[in-house]
Amino acid sequence: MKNIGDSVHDFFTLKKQLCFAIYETAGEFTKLYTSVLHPFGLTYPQYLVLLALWEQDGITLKDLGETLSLGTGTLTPMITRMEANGWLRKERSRQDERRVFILLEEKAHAEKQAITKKVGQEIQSCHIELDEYSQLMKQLNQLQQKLKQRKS
Amino acid sequence: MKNIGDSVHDFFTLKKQLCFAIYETAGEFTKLYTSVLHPFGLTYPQYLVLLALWEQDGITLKDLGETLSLGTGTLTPMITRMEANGWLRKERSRQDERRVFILLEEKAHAEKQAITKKVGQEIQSCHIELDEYSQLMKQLNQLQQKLKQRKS
DNA sequence: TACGATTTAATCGTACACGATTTAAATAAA
DNA sequence: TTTATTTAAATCGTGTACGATTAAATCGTA
Repeated sequence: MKNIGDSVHDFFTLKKQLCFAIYETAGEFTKLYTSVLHPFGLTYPQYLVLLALWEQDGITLKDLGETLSLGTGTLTPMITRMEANGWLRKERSRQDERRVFILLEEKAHAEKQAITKKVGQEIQSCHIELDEYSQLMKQLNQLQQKLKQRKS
Repeated sequence: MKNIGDSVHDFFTLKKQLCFAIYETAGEFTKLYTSVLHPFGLTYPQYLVLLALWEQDGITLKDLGETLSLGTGTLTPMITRMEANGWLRKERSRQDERRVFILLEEKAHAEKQAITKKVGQEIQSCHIELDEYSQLMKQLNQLQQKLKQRKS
């Protein structure tokens, strides 16, 4: 009785599933961020793109995809929408025509402060303790490692 | 310096965002479950529906939605697909014609053991400790409470 | 140099996910 | 009883998300 899933009796209950707890929490975050970001004309995944680019402007679509764990099937249309909304632009590399650099537009720099401030306020309003926060981060990262390593 | 978001310096970094850690972990779970469930002709959200119905067969679409935190915009087409694949059927209430009961078909009962066994095996292959598991569950539930209560 | 393999994006098809609107049924109020 | 409100599903539009395929550019090696 040391491992998860050994006692099949009541393990397969929605409430006891870690996968569901994560699924639901992700949904809650999406809702919270959506409410904050909507006034800026941003979706939650688009905000993650901005976070990545504020750190590393001008990276390639491929690298952005690796940073966010997203494929081109998701990113290409998303970047197209963000380009249409003036957040960024695409620029094909001259050295290697296969690559596309993603570059932030002025709007993304100009709105950064306002956006992060609002997000920060909203997160603070949840009263999450610093301990709780970093503990969870640590555990989630550990769990991710295990989920990824499974392939072996 | 007690609260999250106070030090804006490097807090708005993808790697330090709890929301992103959850987002990514949810994605990893989705991939893992997808690989297990694909042979059964199930998606991960459809598996969650089965988990809910194995516990409470015959509940209404509304109650199922509340259990899974999903609206009819998501559930109606999903249930339609699962009905087409023989997992369940819909039955409109005679007492209250607005309500629709969701009832499992034989296939869902027959395959339950095989599905849960496979899922259990796959989760075990990740070597998640029981402590780790329940700790995370507890913390995620706490966090969810805080995210939901925020509305005030 | 030529040509097969690899890399990078774009495209396509399917399936969530959500807010908003619509429709029909049931209930409450006037 | 008639009307207004509420409730439950279905529908619609937009936006992820992913695997598979396609197309073009580059690279490796003979």
